[in-house]
Amino acid sequence: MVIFENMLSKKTKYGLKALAYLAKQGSNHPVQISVISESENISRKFLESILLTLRKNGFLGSKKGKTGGYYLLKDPKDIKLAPIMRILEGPIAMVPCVSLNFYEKCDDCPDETTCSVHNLMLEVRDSTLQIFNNKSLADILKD
Amino acid sequence: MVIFENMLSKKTKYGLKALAYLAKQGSNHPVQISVISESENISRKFLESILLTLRKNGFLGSKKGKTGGYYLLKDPKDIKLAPIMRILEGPIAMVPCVSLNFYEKCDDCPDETTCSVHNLMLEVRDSTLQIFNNKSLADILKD
DNA sequence: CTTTATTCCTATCGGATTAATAGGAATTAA
DNA sequence: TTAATTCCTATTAATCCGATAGGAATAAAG
Repeated sequence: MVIFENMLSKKTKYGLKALAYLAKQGSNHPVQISVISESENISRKFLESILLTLRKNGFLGSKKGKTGGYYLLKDPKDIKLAPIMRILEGPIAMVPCVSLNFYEKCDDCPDETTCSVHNLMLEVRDSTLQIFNNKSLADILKD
Repeated sequence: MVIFENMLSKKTKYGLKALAYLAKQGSNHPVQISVISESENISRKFLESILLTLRKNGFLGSKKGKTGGYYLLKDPKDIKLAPIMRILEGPIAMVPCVSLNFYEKCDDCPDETTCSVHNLMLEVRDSTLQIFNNKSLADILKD
């Protein structure tokens, strides 16, 4: 039996690790996918698709061809985690009806204001969001 | 494209709603599955399996046969949410390496203490857990 | 003692998602 | 011209979710 079904996806985990790796470099010199993938033990091809996503969403720049690679576009302290999480993992809320950016009404629930689950998950979303909104890439680096 | 992949499962959502329904009754008189499923707009068969799980894990009592049903075993204010979440949803942590009850080492990560993701998810787990540990079934009821 | 209504249990299923893999096109430096 | 890289699209195996099916066991009511 696999226990962790609804965990953080590997996509997000690897994406964060790659961003942290780049942030540690301290320069905006392009780093090749294979360098990151070997250093962080990530499948090269999988990481490739992740970095592509991050680039398309404005978190990374890239240089093509020989001596190409990826680099951060901003100072790590100016890169907040919340938008990264939304791109890689999707909504931060555990339930669509409490999502700020991806709101959807529940099919089964006639009234959100009296729904126990709704109000509980609202609190959870707030506390999680506070972390992701206030923390930057620079804040999570360790040496 | 379906956005909410890693949301709260319907199992958990329905389970919480059912528990809240029973808590609102205020008595320990057995309530039939079909009564709850109709009131809360939940598939009867699906709810059946959820309530069975909750019973097997000590959160509900049941009465079999005609006039049977399910009932709470404790006062709603003495039923904390954390254990319920663990039974229905699984680990509260988003990553096995920060789970208190379901710990697992990551394959890729050589050192947890220097892992950016690890330390970030530790904070998220703490803030979520604080909510689930401190809130009881009684606390999430609305009228 | 028969009927009826319920919980209990196991098995199965379609669809969706995840984590990856494959193969090559486009681009750039040497 | 060659080599090394990013870019792009498609595919896949495994797994999980949400539900459904069918009947066994149990207990109340007549």
